[in-house]
Amino acid sequence: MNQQLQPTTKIEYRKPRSACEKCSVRSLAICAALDDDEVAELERIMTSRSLGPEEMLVSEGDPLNRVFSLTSGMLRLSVALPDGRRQITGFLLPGDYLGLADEDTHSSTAEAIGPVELCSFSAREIAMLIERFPKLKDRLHRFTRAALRQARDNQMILGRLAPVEKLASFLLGLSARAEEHKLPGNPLLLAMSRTDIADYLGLTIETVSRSFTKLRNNGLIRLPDPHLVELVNKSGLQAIAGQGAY
Amino acid sequence: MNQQLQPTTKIEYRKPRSACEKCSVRSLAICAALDDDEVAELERIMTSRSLGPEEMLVSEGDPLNRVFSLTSGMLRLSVALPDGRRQITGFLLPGDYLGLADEDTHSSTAEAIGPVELCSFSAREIAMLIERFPKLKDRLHRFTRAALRQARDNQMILGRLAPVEKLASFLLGLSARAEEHKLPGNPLLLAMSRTDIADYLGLTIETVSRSFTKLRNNGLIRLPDPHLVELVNKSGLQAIAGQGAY
DNA sequence: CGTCACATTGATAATGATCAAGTTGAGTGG
DNA sequence: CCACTCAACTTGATCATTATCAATGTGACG
Repeated sequence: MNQQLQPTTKIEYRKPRSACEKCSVRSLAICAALDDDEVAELERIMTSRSLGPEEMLVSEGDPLNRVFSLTSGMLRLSVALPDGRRQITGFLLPGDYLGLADEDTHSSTAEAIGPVELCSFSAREIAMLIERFPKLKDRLHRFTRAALRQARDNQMILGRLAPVEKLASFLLGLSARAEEHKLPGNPLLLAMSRTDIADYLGLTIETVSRSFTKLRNNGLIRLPDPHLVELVNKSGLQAIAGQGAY
Repeated sequence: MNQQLQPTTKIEYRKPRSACEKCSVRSLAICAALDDDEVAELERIMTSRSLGPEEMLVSEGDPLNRVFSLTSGMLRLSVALPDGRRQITGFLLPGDYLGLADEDTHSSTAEAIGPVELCSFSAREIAMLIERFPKLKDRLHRFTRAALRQARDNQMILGRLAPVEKLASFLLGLSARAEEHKLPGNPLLLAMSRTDIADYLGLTIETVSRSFTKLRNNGLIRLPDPHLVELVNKSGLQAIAGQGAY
């Protein structure tokens, strides 16, 4: 009965041939388009990289030499005006890809929020691999379409929602996305600062803070500490965010 | 010397085999990916369609049965909240494609601004053609990436610019895009209403109107009539829009 | 010429930004 | 272990900006 006594030719506890096979975002990231044999090809051109908190990965306007797939932690994408005003255009979660929008230069700055692990690829080499594996190309384009839909949702949030509505929408969106990425979505951990949230929602930190307080006072969320939000009343939040109740 | 006397077997004034070949956006639209023989395939599955002013083409949430390529006129893309607030996420010009972001439903409402001519395709049929012609797929994805970059620029505009800055940015952007699409970019014809501009920039019509007045009083634009703008001082506009002078 | 929609302009009000304290908690050194 | 410091967040008071409300223009069309 003991399986370990069976012939060794039979694969029982197959050892992963690669780090990719046991990667926590194997089923989420672009590599999910490839089977284990094919992913070995991807791994040959991949290098791992770590970033410390607040470390910059790429800067707006940099030539598109490398692209990245996030495996752990969170990145913020932002663009800045000459006078220092900043707009955060998105937060990347594990499994997300950096470089979707770009043609030959990076269109946003990418910085780590907390410690980050990622896979790094030469843009040239991955372009070649994309041509070899149409499934990979299709997956990247699916990612790009999703990013476009998200960016358009953000336009509504930025242009037409009041501060509390913006915040409710942000919390619901991040929670949903966290769950899609196999991270806890309800007590929701906010890795980013109030300043980041403000620059994402087009507000000041004070207004963000006051909006948190309003949501808490209305019993919609709990805030055990500033970086942990419990979404107590999701449908109430959705109503405020302008999603539900059509 | 008279060319008309030459043998008729020789092609001189080659008659276009298709309407596509003489189309004014032949070199701009998705069909630019295909040569004249290949575009005939596209034409076989294409139907023409006209829209009158303010006519709705698709509504948010509609199943993605058909996709479109704009040949003449302008479309606005918008999303709406239950209470009627509206955000315009983009304006489509001749050569632009409708359906880039969408997976199985339309994510925005599309309406004609003035008279519109477009090519209409079954989403299923064009998907098949896209698989047959990789060049076509690549072009669509290039379009999608460009739309993503534009949507992210819009996030900065909506989140961080003051009203005059928004308007300056809008005018410069539309002018540049008009020129890319072989339309006059400097006296610039604004097909859309002040309401549309307001819903694009996240403002009210009054604020849009006052911002026009400010730009005019500063000598940056002339406004022979409300729908015709002359960009008198482009670099001045760029400075206001937060683009130039880094 | 009258009507109507759209745009502009003006007056007022509300919202969110700015300015200014406090509060909290993590990290440091006495 | 307990002040001290510092950064991040919250809260409060005031101010500026933009939305709202209200006329007033203006041009297209009947």
